[in-house]
Amino acid sequence: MKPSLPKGTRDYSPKEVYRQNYIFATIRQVFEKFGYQPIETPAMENLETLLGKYGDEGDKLLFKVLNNGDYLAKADLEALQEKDSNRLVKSISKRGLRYDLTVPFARYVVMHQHELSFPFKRYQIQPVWRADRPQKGRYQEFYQCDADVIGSDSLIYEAEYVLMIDEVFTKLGIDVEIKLNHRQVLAGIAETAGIADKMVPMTVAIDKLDKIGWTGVASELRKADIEAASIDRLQSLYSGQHGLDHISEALDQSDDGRKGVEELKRVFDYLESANLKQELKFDPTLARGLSYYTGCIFEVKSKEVSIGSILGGGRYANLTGAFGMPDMSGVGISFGVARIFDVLQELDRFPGSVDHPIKVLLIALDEDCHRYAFDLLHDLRSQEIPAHLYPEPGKLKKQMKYADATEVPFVILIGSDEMKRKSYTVKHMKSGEQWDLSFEAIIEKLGELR
RNA sequence: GUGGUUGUAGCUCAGUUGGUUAGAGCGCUGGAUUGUGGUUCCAGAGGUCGCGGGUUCAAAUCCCGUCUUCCACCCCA
Repeated sequence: MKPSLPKGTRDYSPKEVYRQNYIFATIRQVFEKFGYQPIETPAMENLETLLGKYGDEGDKLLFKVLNNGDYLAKADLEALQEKDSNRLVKSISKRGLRYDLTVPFARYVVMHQHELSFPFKRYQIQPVWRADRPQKGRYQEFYQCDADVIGSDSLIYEAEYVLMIDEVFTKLGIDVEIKLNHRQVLAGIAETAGIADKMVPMTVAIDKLDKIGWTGVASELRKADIEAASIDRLQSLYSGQHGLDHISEALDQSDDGRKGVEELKRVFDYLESANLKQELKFDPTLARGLSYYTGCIFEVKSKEVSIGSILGGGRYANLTGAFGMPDMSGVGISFGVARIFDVLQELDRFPGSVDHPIKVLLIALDEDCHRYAFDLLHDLRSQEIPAHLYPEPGKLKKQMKYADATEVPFVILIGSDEMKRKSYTVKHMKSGEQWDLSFEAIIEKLGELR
């Protein structure tokens, strides 16, 4: 059998795992500093938990898990006959793989509400699965790092998320643009343009503005049965400056619009003295897809690598409503680790120190030295120095080649002479420098160099 | 899900209008060099040509199907 991987998935070799862990650690550190606590939820959820939460498009992208046992015995044969896949699925699959971390979190909050104190701030770092067609930066399995707070509608959290985003990407050394918008600003725009009932197709079209320009957007809008007068009004709203003040004036007649603008102004006000390192921008064309966002929405894009958004998020007024717990406002963000990984990889911006935790390789020249080196190995490890010994003595060239190939920073050579003198030849592979050092001196040397 | 694209050695890729035994570079193994890797030289190993079917005297090459890759759309991290 020829080994292969399901499409849209990938293996992580040691180097990639170290690098991914570095991203996790950076994000986790910031999450914890801001007072978020970790939870984990199962890879599988009941299908009814997931269905209907992500819109029709989302439902199509859910991985369904086939029921165990003789699933055909209980299958809806009528649906099978009529080739009605949706109806058939219900009879042969009751579970699915999680599509994101937000909906499982909502389910978690409702189930654990009596043991939680609100507002509850949690973070979660786990893989999610989407049956999407793969492309660059688009996988069927990928990790998300989510932070959400539920049980408060305070806008300090929106501001806090901007600070967290700013800190994480600055620490990772990625130049990004943090885009901020508000669902009610979009509603206000739709209302002002006289198409309050067509807000969703409007936002879908407007979202593509920088990609397809006004002619493209206008033709999309026409396809959505939006009248020419409304399209003209939208165009004048979006022409010229996109500043918050400009929009604020334009939406003066809309309750939604005023509310959205006011909230955004509050968030910017909280951030006034924050001294952000990354670019933060109000972007009235931003329209995050997920149907449950109701307030502020976030998106982050790399300024240097074109790979789609590397973070998304927003506020949802009633996420737990579907699980019978109404009026719980939540807001959260989600880092797309696979894409962040690809950005760092492309820019070659992983710090060298994340790659090589095995610090030293012992090389012995004959059987006696090899036996001796095994004890020395133990001494090094007891000093918390990650070390390993080439499995057999002999051929120096072969062992050195192994050291080179595995990118181990240091090599210690042990021959009969070294063994007698209890002083060893230590070589720094990168520079080629070598020294004759006692055990104590080695510990010191390995500490100061890498 | 729609349209396109890609697949030949471990990696990157050649391979003519269909025609003997499918090539190169890098890497790998051994040697030159029995206490020194990344340089050089020599030798060697390594291939169901993605998979399945069809056309043909003959298929890596043409046709169909399928899987995979990447791209555009849809949507998204």
